[in-house]
Amino acid sequence: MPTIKDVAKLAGVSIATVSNTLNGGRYVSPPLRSAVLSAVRSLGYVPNGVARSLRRRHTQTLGFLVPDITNPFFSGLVKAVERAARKQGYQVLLSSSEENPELEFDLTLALASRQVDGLIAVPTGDSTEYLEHLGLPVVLLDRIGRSESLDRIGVNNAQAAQTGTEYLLAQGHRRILLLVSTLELANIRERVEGYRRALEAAHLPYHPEWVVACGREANSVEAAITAIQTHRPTALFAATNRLSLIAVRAIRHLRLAFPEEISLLGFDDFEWSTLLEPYLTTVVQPLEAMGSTALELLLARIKDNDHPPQTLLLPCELAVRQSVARA
Amino acid sequence: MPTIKDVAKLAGVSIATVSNTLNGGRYVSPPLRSAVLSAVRSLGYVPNGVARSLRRRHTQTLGFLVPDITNPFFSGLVKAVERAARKQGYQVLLSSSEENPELEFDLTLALASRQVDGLIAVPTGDSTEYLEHLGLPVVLLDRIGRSESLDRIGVNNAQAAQTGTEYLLAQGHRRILLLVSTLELANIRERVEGYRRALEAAHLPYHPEWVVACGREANSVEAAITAIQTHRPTALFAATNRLSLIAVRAIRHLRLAFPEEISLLGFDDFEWSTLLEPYLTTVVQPLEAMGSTALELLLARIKDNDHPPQTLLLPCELAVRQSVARA
DNA sequence: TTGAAAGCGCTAACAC
DNA sequence: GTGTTAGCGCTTTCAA
Repeated sequence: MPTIKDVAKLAGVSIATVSNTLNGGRYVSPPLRSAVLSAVRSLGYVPNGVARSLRRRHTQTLGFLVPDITNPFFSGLVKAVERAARKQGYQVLLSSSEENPELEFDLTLALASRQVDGLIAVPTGDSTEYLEHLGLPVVLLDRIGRSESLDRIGVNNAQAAQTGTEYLLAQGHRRILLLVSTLELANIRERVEGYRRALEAAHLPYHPEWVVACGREANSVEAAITAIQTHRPTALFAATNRLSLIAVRAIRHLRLAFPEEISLLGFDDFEWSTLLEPYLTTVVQPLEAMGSTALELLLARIKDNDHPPQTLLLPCELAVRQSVARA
Repeated sequence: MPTIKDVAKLAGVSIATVSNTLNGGRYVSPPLRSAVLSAVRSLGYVPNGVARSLRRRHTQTLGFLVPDITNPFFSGLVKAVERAARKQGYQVLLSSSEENPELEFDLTLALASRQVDGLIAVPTGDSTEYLEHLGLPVVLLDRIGRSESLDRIGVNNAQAAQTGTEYLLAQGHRRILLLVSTLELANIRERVEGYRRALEAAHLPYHPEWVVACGREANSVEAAITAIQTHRPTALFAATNRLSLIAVRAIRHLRLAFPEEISLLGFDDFEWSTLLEPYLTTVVQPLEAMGSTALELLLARIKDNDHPPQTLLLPCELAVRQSVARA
């Protein structure tokens, strides 16, 4: 690979002139300018970004840590963040922790060592202390835990789940099962809380057994099946996109008429859900806004670290389609 | 952020000793060793990977260029490549070109400038000349075009499509529409060729009009609808996962009994397809093997660039499920 | 067994 | 306007 020296030699100028024509640092006269440019072209010179970063002391790179790149919710977030970052002249370095806290920790260190200028993180769990002492601008996205010292941007989970539940209630449903992955995630606990609040507002009892933990694996459909058989709900509220999948499998396994005998409300929207018929009615999270807002907060923090951390909760919307029938 | 100098000063040793205890370069006596380690801990020192890379002249980083991170086929590939890379001590720098050739080019340059040690690329199209002159080890994955000078690992598309078509034929179908995105992709053309060969082997005529180009956008369902109305097929063969989506929408739009009146065979397997009932019968590509083989070829090329480029074509399998009925 | 110092490729301060 | 040079943080050679 040619270096800036090779270009300078070929163009018959100093390396400073090469650097300046390439970076627009200071005025370079047209003749030298074009000499440099043609030398660059004929050598196929690409500036060494590693050396540049070392010298400039920043990398124009942001780290983005997600739990699972394969989940359409996160890949949608990735797209949103990348687009926003590109617009601001930043690249993003993506790391997928595969929901593994140790791997997450290692990846974070790797990102720090690569000198990313900042980090957007969707942690595997709510334990984010180590992120607070990273000595790096960090914003928490989606799974914002309870850290008060980091910028966070999330969604109003309780509100969203309450709205969803109220919709189900308005359709006449009284026996509503809430399918959750694990109560270990604050996001999920808040969704439970929203569900509870809707019930309470309607003067209906809250049955803890109606909140069924299905685990974090995509293929654990047994818990859902058992719960449906036991509690005979008329509607299912899946608190996560993966859980919509599980719900559908359970409904089919039990050969229930869908949505006539049992309704389904999902959380998180995703393109491939249109394979499902009836089309899934769902609480949709504002992916694009989440990504771009996270980026904004991070850039602001990079520019100036001396302002208090903010927490932004974005609202979700309900997309009414076909999977919820009147009870 | 503390540097190696800070650590050396605090530990009362030279920076060489810090480097050597951290990297195991040469023997360091236990007392100095532990002095260094405790200094590292108390400062929260993380080595500057940028400086390290500049000095070592490699980054232990591989670039991976995909057309769309949001497509489960590619995100599956990403997971496979990342896992394989991690096992070999490499990190991967992911770039998503959003099927945009100019963006692809820019991203590739950015990757080169970041001094990745090698690049795995799934290009947006079949024009890969610029990748050949990048001065960087490159392996082409999935969309391998016709470059003879690069290592390539793909799938036997013609064979796979032929097997799929033969299966449809064996189920008694005679009017089979092949849904494709665009004939611009060699992969797709090969799938068409496999379809043609199966027809030919069965002494059946090949109707070019039965190959319907739906475009690369996910929501262009009109072409499929029109083709179904015009040609009255008993089976659809979707040459791509997105096209399965389109096929399903078209089938529903026309209110055809599925799979009784019209069967569907997909290409590419993906978790979320289980939302579809009947379960999708599909040609499945060996994601894991594709990813790990690509990595192997790339590592071999990085280690020694003096061997002729290889092309590996992996076989696909047919997963028979429920979406194909007997005609 | 350890330290001093050169140098990776670049940018920016300084000199002319 | 342009060239020379110090130095970013690290690894590694050379000296001791």
